[in-house]
Amino acid sequence: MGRPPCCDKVGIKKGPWTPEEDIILVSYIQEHGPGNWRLVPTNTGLLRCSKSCRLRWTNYLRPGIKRGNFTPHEEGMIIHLQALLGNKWAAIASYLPQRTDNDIKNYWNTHLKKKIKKAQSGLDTQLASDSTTYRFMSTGCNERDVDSSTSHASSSDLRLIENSNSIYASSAENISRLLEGWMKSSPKISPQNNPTAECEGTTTAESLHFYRLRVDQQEGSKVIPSDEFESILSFDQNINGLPCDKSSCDSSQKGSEISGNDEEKVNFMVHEQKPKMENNPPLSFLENWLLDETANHEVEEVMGLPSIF
DNA sequence: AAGGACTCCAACCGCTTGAAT
DNA sequence: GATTCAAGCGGTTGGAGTCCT
Repeated sequence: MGRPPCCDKVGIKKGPWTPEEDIILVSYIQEHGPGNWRLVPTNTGLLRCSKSCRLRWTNYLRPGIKRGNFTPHEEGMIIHLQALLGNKWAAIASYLPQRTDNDIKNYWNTHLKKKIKKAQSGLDTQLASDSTTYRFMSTGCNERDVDSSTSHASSSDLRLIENSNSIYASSAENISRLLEGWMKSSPKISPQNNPTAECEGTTTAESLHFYRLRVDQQEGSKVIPSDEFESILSFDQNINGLPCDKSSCDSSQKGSEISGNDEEKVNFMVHEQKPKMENNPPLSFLENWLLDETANHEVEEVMGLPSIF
């Protein structure tokens, strides 16, 4: 037999969390640390399943979470990363440590997707004459939320929507603040809280650079088939030392999954670039790229955002 | 002022992966 | 090796708040 169930489903409470429940959960985690969620409902008396407790913690109560409006910089990074990684919200969130994947996903679905769609409508003509500027918009990750082609938008179209925080959000924020002292004394730093640590000496963007070069070679916006992009990402995971299936991380195998010229390029990446990657500077290539003035200007241009660098 | 439409986001659902037994 | 479940993830939903007519 396998493990015992985390909790019986009978009598499990659903719906919004109350401040009292939050305090109970936070107090428990403050004492025992996050993890072993199976024991949380039992030990706290909360009528929530372990999954609900974990989600509440990771998406709302965890210290260091920034709430409220996204800055233009964050917005630009999300657009960049979404274009590169697709709807890999957890991966995107790892580059925005103060934001949760849920937040980013919601922000994308409620703000950015619409903005891009709006920006794109009626302006496709202009795009046709300028294919490289918008290459970052053209990825091939599964279904795209927005069309790969887009163009300039007026700043009025793209003005940030001002949102006010709810009273309860503020109280939850206060709960989080209570934990700041505990956070500082805790030796554990998760990748979520410290993505740079995970990226140190690694090169997510060696493949991204490859991707950019590749798109540059296209005459217009090019949609890369999802399997190909996945291959690149898997390869990238391998070089990053991230957990991944050994066989799927085999460089040669990855290369062989892509045919023709693509295979050649991936082989180039695998065999020619890898030794170089192992001696990378601490700041990852991706971070450099994300902070790259030129690249970010592209985002700003499309989104009508003010210059942030 | 009313109520219908729209927006936003916390929370849930369902799937996949990997660990525990 | 098979089974079971925890953890993690992306997609979706429900409902409270806001906007519009």
